[in-house]
Amino acid sequence: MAALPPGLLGTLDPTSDRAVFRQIADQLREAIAKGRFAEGAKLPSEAELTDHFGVSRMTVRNALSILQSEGLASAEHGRGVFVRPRPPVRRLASDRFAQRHRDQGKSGFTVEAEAVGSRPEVDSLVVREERSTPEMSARLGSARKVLARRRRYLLDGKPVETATSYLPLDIARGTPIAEPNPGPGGIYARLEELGHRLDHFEEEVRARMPAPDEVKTLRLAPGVPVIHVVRTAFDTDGRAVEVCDTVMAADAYVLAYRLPAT
Amino acid sequence: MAALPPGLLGTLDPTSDRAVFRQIADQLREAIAKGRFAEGAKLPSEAELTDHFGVSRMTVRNALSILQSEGLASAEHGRGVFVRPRPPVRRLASDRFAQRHRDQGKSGFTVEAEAVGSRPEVDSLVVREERSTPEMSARLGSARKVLARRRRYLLDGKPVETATSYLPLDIARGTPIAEPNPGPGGIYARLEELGHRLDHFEEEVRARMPAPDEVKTLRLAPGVPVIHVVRTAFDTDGRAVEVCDTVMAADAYVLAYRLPAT
DNA sequence: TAGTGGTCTAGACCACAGT
DNA sequence: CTGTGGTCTAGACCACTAA
Repeated sequence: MAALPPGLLGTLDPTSDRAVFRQIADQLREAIAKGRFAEGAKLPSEAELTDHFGVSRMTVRNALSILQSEGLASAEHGRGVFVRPRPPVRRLASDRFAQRHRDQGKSGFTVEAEAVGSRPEVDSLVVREERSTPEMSARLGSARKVLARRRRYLLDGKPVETATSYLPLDIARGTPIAEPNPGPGGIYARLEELGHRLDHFEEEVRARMPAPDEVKTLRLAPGVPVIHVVRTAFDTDGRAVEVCDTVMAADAYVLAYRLPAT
Repeated sequence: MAALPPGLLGTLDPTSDRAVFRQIADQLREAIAKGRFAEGAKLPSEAELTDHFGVSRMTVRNALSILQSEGLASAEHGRGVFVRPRPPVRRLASDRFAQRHRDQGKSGFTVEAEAVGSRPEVDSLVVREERSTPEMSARLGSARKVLARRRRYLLDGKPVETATSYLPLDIARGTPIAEPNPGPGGIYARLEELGHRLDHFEEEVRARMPAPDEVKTLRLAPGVPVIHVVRTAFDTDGRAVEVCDTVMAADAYVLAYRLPAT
């Protein structure tokens, strides 16, 4: 095993109160920030680091796990630990639910993905009737049962978002909305055809660390949070006609909003 | 040391492929989800878990560190590991920059905090002129130098948000905006008095894990992401008159937005 | 096959909280 | 003082990757 190039990383300060593994993490973080390790580049192996700093392997692993929890690096079994590249982000514009986007034949996700040269996919499509939760009843105005449409969105094979739409049965049952493929323009186009003119949407945005099943479904690297968006669609009568619960890989999204000043 | 109450946690499956520390984490996570450990309750100590599962201490610590990285638990040195309580969240309404909020004497943060019975504080107020970054120049329409106003917001002593406003010098220099206290209604009220009628705001929302300095400034527990919001204020001439860069503790915020359907 | 990270053990000493 | 978590060592064996 070759030694580390001199000057790539510094040395420890034995007089410091700061724990050794934190000092090592600091050095690696700084080296990444300074560009000494490019995006996607391999960091020194655990063996090289134990050698360089003269510490035990657990100490080095502790340091590396810090970088991973910060989202700066990710380990690949048998290959090494790499500086995590920032994936292309999907920008959700503030006019993403404007009428004109519904008039096209394809769904917003598909149109948008193809516009930036990505290959869009939708899978895990489940459509079924479910009992409503108290929270959903509150948002939809108390319906006992709801139609749930679950799906997962992928860009170039990478999962980026899961979404579940909930609709009151008195609106959706027996309509194309209850079909796996609701047709051109998606369920919002169908809602309008059914006489529910859409007026506006309300979104609630949160961020948190993913649950284990979300890590799996979205294939999230360590240190990547999720953005949790709950969107309610209102028709021109002021009725909530759909609630969409969305979980997005935070490293793949930027949400844009426009706020009135008056 | 007393043994764990029987039935509180299950046993390991030695035939499982799943790593032991993950199985232990799973059991604790499930017990928390089922309410066997309430919010704020103390989890079994490392020694008790070591004993119960018959594994080494590092294995138990590994399991506990998973729960912490998920934001489910937090360790307190010398006391134990506790189920993390969810702090009260601050909800940012979609009309938070409406005219009527500026007409009041106090800042939005103060008014809102007092409305829900919390004690608001603002500290680390720094106001100074800085060189503009390329990104800021792009957003503000290329100004070489900008006025930067940095501050940190606290609720009941807990830091929840840091914010930095950037304004072009030709607008802000020599005005109350360059003073530590810009007066009633904040800098938006002053901008309007200076002839910059506000038209709308654009926000970009991201989520990520905090950098070490953000962990410190916001006193973030492990497993808590930050919400990063960059807001640009536009006047009725279409000019960007302010950019506000905000970092929020994600466990303390829900952002609400209203989107047009037309 | 050699190099990598993943898991696990069985200790040690330290710092902090509460009695 | 006891019990707690924080740090660190020096090993071991395993699973995965790539040559």
